[in-house]
Amino acid sequence: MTLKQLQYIVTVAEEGNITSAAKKLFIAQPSLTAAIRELENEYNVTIFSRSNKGIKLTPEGEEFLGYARQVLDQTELIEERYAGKGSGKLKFFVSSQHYSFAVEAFVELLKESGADKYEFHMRETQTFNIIDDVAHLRSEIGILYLNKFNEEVIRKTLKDNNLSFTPLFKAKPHVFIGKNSPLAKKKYLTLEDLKPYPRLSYEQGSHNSFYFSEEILSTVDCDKELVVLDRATLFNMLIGLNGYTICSGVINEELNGPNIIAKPLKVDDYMEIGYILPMSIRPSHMTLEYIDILKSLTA
Amino acid sequence: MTLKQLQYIVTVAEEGNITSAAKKLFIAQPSLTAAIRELENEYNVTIFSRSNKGIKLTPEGEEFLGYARQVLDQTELIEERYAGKGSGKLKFFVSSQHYSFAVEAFVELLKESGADKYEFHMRETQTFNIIDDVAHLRSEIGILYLNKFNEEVIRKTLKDNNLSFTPLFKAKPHVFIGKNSPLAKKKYLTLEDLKPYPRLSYEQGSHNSFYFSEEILSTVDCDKELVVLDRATLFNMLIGLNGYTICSGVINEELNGPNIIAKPLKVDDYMEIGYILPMSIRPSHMTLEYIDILKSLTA
DNA sequence: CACTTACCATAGATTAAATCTATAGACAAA
DNA sequence: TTTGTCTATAGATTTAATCTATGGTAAGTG
Repeated sequence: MTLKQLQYIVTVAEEGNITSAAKKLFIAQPSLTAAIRELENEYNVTIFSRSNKGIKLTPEGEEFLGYARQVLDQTELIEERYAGKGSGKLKFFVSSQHYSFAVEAFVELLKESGADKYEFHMRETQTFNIIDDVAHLRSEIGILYLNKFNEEVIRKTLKDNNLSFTPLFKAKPHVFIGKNSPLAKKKYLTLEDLKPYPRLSYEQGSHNSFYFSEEILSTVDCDKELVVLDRATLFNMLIGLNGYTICSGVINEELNGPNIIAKPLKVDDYMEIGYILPMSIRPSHMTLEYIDILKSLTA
Repeated sequence: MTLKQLQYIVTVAEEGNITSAAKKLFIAQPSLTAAIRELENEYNVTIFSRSNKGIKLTPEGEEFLGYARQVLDQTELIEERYAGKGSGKLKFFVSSQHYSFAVEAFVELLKESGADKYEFHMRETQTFNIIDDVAHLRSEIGILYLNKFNEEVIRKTLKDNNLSFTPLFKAKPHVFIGKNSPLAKKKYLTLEDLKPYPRLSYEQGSHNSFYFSEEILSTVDCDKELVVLDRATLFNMLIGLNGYTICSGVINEELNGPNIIAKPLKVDDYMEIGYILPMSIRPSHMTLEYIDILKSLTA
């Protein structure tokens, strides 16, 4: 098996016939025929059924192709990172839960290091994808939280995937409410206090949906539940309906404007926010710099 | 970049010097030197620092090697599956939460298809790993549940990873208690009923730890909590301490003996148990057969 | 029904690449 | 200084990849 052979079968499958695939690959048709045949013989599989009208993937071939694509996906990471395909940019990927400090650190990093030389990706996503991205080196660093309920599970998962977790800071859950809410006078809030009011959460397109549903306490029952699509709408409803939303309390308050206030929530829970790194590779210079900025922002 | 080159650098890194790596790889030392150099030139990286006393990985090289290993891990799946390395066995992998019906179906499949020809792996693990295993084709099928709290998150994750979910059946949560427990007279139980009694959960080695912590309701507070290592111990404690344990109610009651009984738990929750498959590949014959057995067992 | 067209397969030549042997060079230890 | 242990280089050799040319098959066409 060679990478070429894998690329070849993927192209052939896409094109539906060997002749045009050969053109696309800038090789002669017999070469392609031979390459495929060799692969099929090596593993004793029939990937394509040939006819004079073209080729067709066999069921076995479909399966094989799945594996082939997995390999090629992984090689693309090397190509992208080291061959600098796509305008020679160096790339930097972060996967994170939705924390404004992570975004701020990102912006800071961008400023520090000659913007147009790099391609930055900030992936705000959920825990699973963060771990997956970092484990498979699609992102070089991930940011997530542990609390007493998820800690064991997450730590084991990290260990299984050969990832390290380094804590940055601990946060207590906060509640965002409108400044005129009846709850605004209280110093802190309990779950009991919140019961009469509607709970708000939001989805923002397909990207950071479930941001709140990954938050702690999301499984606690609640009588009035509102899900909105737009962040601004959410804040309007916080004010208009005396609603509330629970979050980590690490979201930059400036972003929310003067009408929204945060109150600590009195629950027996904490969030330990930190970053994860793959133990199999050394963090890049960029990554180390990003960690420095994270630390300075969260100190 | 070729797969050979990647294998070479991994071996060289392991051996610490090119000469002995070449021996291990059954090639001449200059060939290996040339192959590495070519790779380094292609991506303009310095993977090893050479000296007359051997080689040493550079920081850059460590990083590169991480990517290389990811590619090779993926190719190994092809080798294992198609080249039948390791005694020519066909392999079949299932990743599942801890459900006895999944194990039973597994055993059934084994019986049906000439036992000594296959190598079966039953990976009882947690949701993340199930999804990850199937997404990266380490397992051809995964079994997990959805409930109203995890459904959105899981479905989105499945979609992101190009996996399909097919429901098998719905289950209500059950409580396992000793047959002499004061709760044994009741037809069904509420969370309120359970409050005075100790909650039990177990870890079984490193394998299906967190099985219960992935169960629904695991985050509901509880005053008396016991974690044991052994399943038999858990059942002893269920009886001796009038403890309880919450589970999906799909665990085969026969396994538990006559002293343990299951009672439905009255909560507004359900579990939809089903299987996940990668959409990128066609399920193998074995997989389809396994699904058939699953269906017949859970009908 | 010939004739063309659009495929894939095969054969043998050709080119490119991988690998080999032999040897040089650098450095540390004896 | 000599020996042993590395990696690097040069040039020959083998292996593998790719090429051109051609054959065969089935479907479409006048």
